[in-house]
Amino acid sequence: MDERLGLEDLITAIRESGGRVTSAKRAVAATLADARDHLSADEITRRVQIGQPDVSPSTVYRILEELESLGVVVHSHVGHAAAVYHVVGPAHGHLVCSRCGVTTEIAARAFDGLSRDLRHHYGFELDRHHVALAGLCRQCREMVKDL
Amino acid sequence: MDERLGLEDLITAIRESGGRVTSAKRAVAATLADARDHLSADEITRRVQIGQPDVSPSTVYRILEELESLGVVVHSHVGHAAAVYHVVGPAHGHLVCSRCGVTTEIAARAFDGLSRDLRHHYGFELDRHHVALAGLCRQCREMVKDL
DNA sequence: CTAAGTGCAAATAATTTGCAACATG
DNA sequence: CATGTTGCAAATTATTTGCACTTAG
Repeated sequence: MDERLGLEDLITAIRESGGRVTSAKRAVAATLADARDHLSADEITRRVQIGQPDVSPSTVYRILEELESLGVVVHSHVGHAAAVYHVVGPAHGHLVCSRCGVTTEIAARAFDGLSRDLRHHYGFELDRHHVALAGLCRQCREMVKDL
Repeated sequence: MDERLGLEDLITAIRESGGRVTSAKRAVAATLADARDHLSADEITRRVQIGQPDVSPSTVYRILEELESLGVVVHSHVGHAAAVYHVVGPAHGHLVCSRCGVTTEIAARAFDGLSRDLRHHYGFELDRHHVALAGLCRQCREMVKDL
């Protein structure tokens, strides 16, 4: 059900845009493709360095920037913490709990109604790859209720 | 129609939480209350310093943190830029155009359906003060269509 | 009075950049 | 082999913190 772009899709995107496929790019792409959660640049660097200790943070940043500009990776912020990156999947959104920080990915379908309303009332075409909503997850909601 | 909290509401919030009302806090609160757009900590500092040159950036950060913890101010990130702060208003959302950067504020009502769905399907309580959606505004949509 | 708040300077943390060496297509 | 990429170190930017001093309640 979680059908995001895979390693090969990322590599293909790089190649098609005329970029060169290097081992550092392959490692960053593989790390992103394998991750089930959202990773900070620092976490990505650490994971990449397990296999290739010499890949530097700046290279990772540059690669992330390239992947974002290709539209296959996006980043977002939670609170004041470092940016977190992840591969785009089929149209989807994120529910980020303001209390515990957990992110839940939800299906595009959830935005069908909203998307139609926005287009109709504001002429705004919602970008379904970037929807991130803040609020309280079920568990935190109940804990807060108890206070 | 833009009925956000005013200066007095912010001051009252500080006082009720047991905090002391200092001139620096008053200046930051006034700056936020007056602003019609979203301001970075740096912009806020600069504006505050017009009247009180000795207020330091660190003080501004501390005050912003206090106001956020009181729930009367929120911050968000656009891209990799510095955080921007603003006073909370009636439940509302922002439509940010990814192409021209223009932000349109929209009414809470637009999220009624979505909010109900999320609560029902995911047990997620949407925070209506933080909704920010990316996409293409009407004008950019048409320009892109022409390409 | 007395703790909360502040200014300043120094410390962190995240990200960016310059440049010479390197490797892909 | 021409040029996109990289590693490294140094530069920037945003934000935080330690501490002695000030001030609101």
